[in-house]
Amino acid sequence: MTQPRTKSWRGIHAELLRRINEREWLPGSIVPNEVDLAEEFGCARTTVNRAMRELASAGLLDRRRKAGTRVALHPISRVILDIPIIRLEVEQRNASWRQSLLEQSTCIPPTRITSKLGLAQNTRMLHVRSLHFADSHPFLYEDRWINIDALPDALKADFSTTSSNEWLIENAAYTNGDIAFSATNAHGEIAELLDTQEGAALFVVDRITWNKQAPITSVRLSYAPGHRMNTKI
Amino acid sequence: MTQPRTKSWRGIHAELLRRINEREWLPGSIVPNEVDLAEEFGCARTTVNRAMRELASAGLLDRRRKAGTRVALHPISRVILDIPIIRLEVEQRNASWRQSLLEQSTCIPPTRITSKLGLAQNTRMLHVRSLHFADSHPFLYEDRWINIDALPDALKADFSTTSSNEWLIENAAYTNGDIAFSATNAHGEIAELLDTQEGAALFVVDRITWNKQAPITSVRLSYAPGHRMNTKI
DNA sequence: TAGTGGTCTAGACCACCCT
DNA sequence: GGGTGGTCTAGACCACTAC
Repeated sequence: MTQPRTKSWRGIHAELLRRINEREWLPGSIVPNEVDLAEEFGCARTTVNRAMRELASAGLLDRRRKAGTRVALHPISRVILDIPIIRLEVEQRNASWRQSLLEQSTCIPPTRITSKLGLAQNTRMLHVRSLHFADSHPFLYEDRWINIDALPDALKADFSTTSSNEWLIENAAYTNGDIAFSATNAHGEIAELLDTQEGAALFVVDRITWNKQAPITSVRLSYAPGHRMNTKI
Repeated sequence: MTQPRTKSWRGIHAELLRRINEREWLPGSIVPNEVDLAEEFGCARTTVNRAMRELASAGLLDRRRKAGTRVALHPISRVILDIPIIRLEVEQRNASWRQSLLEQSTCIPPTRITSKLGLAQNTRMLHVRSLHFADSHPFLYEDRWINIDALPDALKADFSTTSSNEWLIENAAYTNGDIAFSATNAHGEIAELLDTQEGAALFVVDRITWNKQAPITSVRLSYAPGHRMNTKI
């Protein structure tokens, strides 16, 4: 058992976490202020501040100037998901990654795409569809629209060698985005591509990214049946 | 547009972020060390450190002692999901929450449960099943197993008034856990409870929590069809 | 072994906002 | 108004690790 020394911010963090977990400090109750805790632990206020700031950003403490610090009433579990490049995701499963490019063309997308991105309905976009494999099994189906105005270089890219997923991460900066996770039934072409039966439940990730105000791309990833996205709390 | 002053850590954070986003600092390249940046910005090294630490924890920088700081090659998108209490999740959708308790009994769980929790196969556990409603529509089906040895008080709780979800958050500390998201087809009782047809795709969350080494609970939440879990990047 | 980030200190001023 | 957290400073020592 590695025991952080009490005077380090990690040690103080651990001690405060213990008091919260073991209900020594009750949910909703106010906790001593930084100055008092610094005195108790015999360290500088900055050090206590660091420990408490981490706990607050983890959702375990509510801090407000003047009002002081309280133990959060509803300690939200804050889950951190690391979303890697698809190729790495496959390789982390000790499988070899391969991609089959199904389409790379310029056309006008359905209005649900343009409206979500805030583009005019008749905007031409780059449509890229591909199937990713783990070893020889279909892993996921990627259906992507790229905003040509923001990324004219995308027209010159060859997504059969580098996946569009990887190309974008390397060539397109983004400042913010939305992600949604959901489930859907496999139908028609998608069921066929993923080599599964009609109606199978698929785990789906929808992602839209912007660079400041400019929309970059909208993508839907449909994973083969049985896929699980795991993480730790 | 609020412009953080350059000398604050937020200002420096924003400026460094800009240099990364606009490819002024290329992926994989080394960036100036803290002392030099502090001089450039005319501030203390601590302030630069704060800014760079945030960028590193967001996955945009790789920092190593002696080796220096580099722009991350694969800026992993780190998604933060806040998982609230089910009641709050429903209320955030401007719906009224209601729960129907289907089962609250002590019995021996399937081995897939005990083995995941690391308990003996014949361990008796508390089985709680309930259906959560948003307004009058089924919202999700909760199937939970609680470790009685770790939480004897759970036997005395009445989960028809307070949901087991909420009771646990208020009464059971946990130090770590696993979460998995996946998709599955609705079958039999679950389809019926969620008022959907056989085979509908359901978004599923599996969660297991421990307090140190002691398993606390294992739960599966099956959301009604169409559910989306959204977040920002 | 030397350069870099990691952390701690003691003190200071400020922004916020509860009372 | 005044107490609390938020931040910055200048300096120091330490831990890690590439060289």
